[in-house]
Amino acid sequence: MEMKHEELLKKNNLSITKKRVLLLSLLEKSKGPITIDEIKKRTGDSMDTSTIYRSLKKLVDVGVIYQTDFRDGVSYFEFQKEHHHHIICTNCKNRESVDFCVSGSLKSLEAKTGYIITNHIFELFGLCKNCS
Amino acid sequence: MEMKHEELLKKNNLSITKKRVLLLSLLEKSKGPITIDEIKKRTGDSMDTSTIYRSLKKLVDVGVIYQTDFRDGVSYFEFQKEHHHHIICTNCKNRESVDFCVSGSLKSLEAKTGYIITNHIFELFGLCKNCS
DNA sequence: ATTCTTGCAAAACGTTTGCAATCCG
DNA sequence: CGGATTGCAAACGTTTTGCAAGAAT
Repeated sequence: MEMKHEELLKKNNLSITKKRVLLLSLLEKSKGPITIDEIKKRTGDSMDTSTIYRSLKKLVDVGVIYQTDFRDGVSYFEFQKEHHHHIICTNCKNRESVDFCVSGSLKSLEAKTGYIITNHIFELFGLCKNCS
Repeated sequence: MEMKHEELLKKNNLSITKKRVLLLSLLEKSKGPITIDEIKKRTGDSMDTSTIYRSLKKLVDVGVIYQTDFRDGVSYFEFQKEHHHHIICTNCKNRESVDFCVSGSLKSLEAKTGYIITNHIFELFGLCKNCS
């Protein structure tokens, strides 16, 4: 359990610290993308905001954590387990997971663009059943 | 020319004001997504920042303008002509258009999710030829 | 005439930074 | 030990807001 996260850090050349292990396990437990504020709360305020930002930045860079944006002015973070995206109701702000992804097209996009694609944002916006 | 933008506003139940017409034509002329600051400059500082924000919000809501986020702390706005997305180099911040889109899958996603999909964000991140 | 938009200034908010103390390897 | 990480507090920059004046329908 704990070991997994330490190995994850090691594998990505990141120092293993108690705070980072806490951060990772907290994110893995989370049912969906969460904000910095929520993360802070779930650590029982044992981590400083700036530490959370700094650690997350590194984790996002190596692809362990998925960072996204629901257009509400805050960043959301999510452990990369099974990769997926979201659909957000622009009216009631309800949010659901979507098991669709563009990953099948990434190889050909790499060929076309000459980029090595390491990450992507994909979020859908619309009106849910109740709001439409 | 001008007419087009006024009709666009009317069609979406937005008041037709000189500022909004200016904003739309400026965005249509732009070759890529631009920031609020850049927009302000291109109006010759004739529009207040808050007005730009407020107008863009409405235009984004009705889908006339595409708002996106390149992870650099600022919002980017783009006129919705030929719909497309971007690939951003996380190292040198270079940005290119990509003519790939998920739009072909949207209908089936609507069926699956029960949402009416009005908008989406899709951005690719990676390393460009020079940086990889 | 009434509603919606605008500019101004100030505030709010999320995020970043410098620095000294602390932890990791 | 030496380099990386952390907490604190302060700074930063973008975005939002209240309000009075002005424009749109």
